[in-house]
Amino acid sequence: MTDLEALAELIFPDITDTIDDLEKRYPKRQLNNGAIVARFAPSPTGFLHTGSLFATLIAWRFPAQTSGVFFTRLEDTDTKREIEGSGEELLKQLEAFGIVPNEGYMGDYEKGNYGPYKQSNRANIYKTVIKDFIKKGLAYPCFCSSEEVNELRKYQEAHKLNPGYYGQYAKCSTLDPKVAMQRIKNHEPYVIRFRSQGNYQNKIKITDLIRGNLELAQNDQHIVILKSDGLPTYHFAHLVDDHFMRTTHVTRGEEWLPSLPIHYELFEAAGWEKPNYAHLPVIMKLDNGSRRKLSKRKDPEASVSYFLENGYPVEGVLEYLVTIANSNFEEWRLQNMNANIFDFKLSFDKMTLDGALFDLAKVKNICKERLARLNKDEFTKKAYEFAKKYDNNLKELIERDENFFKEIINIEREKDNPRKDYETFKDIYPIINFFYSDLYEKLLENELPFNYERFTNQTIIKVLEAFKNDMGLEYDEENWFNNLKKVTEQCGFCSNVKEYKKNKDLYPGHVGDISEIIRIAISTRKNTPNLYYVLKILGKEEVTKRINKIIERLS
RNA sequence: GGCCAGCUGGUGAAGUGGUUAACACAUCGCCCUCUCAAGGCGACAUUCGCGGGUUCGAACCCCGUGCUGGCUACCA
Repeated sequence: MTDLEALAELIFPDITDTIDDLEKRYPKRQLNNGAIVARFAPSPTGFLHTGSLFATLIAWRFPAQTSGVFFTRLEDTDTKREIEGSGEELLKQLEAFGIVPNEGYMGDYEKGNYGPYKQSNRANIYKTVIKDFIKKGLAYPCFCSSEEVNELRKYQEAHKLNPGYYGQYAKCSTLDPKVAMQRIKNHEPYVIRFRSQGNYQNKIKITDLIRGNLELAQNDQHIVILKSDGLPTYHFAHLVDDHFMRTTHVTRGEEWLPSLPIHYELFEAAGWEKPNYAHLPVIMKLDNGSRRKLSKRKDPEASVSYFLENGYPVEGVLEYLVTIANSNFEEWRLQNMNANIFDFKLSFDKMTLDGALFDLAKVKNICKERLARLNKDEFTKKAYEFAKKYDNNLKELIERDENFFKEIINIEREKDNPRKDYETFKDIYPIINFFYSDLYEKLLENELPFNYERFTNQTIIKVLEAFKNDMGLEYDEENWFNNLKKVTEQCGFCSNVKEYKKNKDLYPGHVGDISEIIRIAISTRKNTPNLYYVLKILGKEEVTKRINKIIERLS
């Protein structure tokens, strides 16, 4: 046994697997040519960030477009920052957006043959690879304390040297394995470092699917690959996991771009094929004139729960994210207003390079458009889903009489240019509440917005009486309006607005004023959807009741 | 400080040597209209971070420079 082998045995006496064993246990995936295997690999450090949702969307769609595999992996190697239960929460929120992994960490269980999918349960796999690395001299134990490393950094900074543990400063890299073994036997604490062969002066060519070809300095850092707590660092976990989980495309935030040379060297040292890399732009926010990352602490819209709680339709949010991902999407949408968003094929080369500023106004606009294009059944179903969780008033309304609800929200829906009343499901209740008699009664407690400056109570009563006696609800919309014009004239008002504007003195008001009086009487509001449909839905009897009530109140 | 990336209107952006610098959101007008929501029409970058250069011609090519963001951990 060589010294290095002895060292490896001393450090990992319990590891009996070899790399070959792992290769067999996690064989290459049998997939079609061009199938993409990508993953979402969150750290359980809090609720889902809007930027993570963006990254997930991309990691999810590419496999979906190529009959590949989208899996989740929980990167819980930083035990200090971990927030209990957030892993499960992350998966739930993803599901709320319709994103369900094909395999991987699913919250309370795992699915698939390439697990475990929780890094804390993969310690032995990492150790197997590290044991091999040590035997080959690619990794070594380092006994330097964090104080020593800090001192080194200070010294390097003072002397304008590149900081870090590398080259001549990598003290433990030249330690005789025999000495190392002795120190381990003496229970000295240590970490495992990677022995870099790189030279910072050399450039390596790397390829990013989004950014194209780049040149970066070779890595020369002897990075820590196994922390003193026995868990790997990100870099090493990435190497091992994405190799043995057979990831073909690593999609991640652009903050990883600078460490790409480390990953390249790691893959080359292991002798494994590198995955493709796509470094995604980060979603930004304008703050006092400067850009910064969307921050969960400062920006409510940085947490996807914000959208869920406020009733944004998930397809609207997703669609917005697609517009930032591929700007040619908007053009496509214009041609395909009613198509499913995922009929659009995302591509890496159309992806934006700089971090987009998050534009809530645009999100709202898209949501409004999407909500308008849902048919009444879909709309009701989704509204109810939302209401059950976040809007009791709305929930009660839908449960009370689903068909009545559908009738209301179906006003001028299901046509080429549907009404766009709602940006979010939260908007529904305050817009439609007056349709319900008991809620209408409640609204009556407020002052009614009649135009008392122009019309006396007597005039309003006269108009309401006239309308009550001849509503014209038996006609279609056009003839109903003609009938209303007739009533208008009976009241001495002008049935033509233009005409009225020319001779204001001849009439007390015009047909629009009549409409407003009726509208306020039956809804307590100045603005409602098309009056004809509102009247039709309420029905003659209810309208009569409401009008009588108002007449009584004004008398 | 060093390294990397990015910089086209308020926002997302198209654009790769010759365009009136697309389109969408927002904003502001006007029109339509029984209100609202829409819809229609129009305005909104004399100019592509800035300065030079190459060229008959530059947002696009070259050289400088500035700004913004990221990285520079036993965090991911």
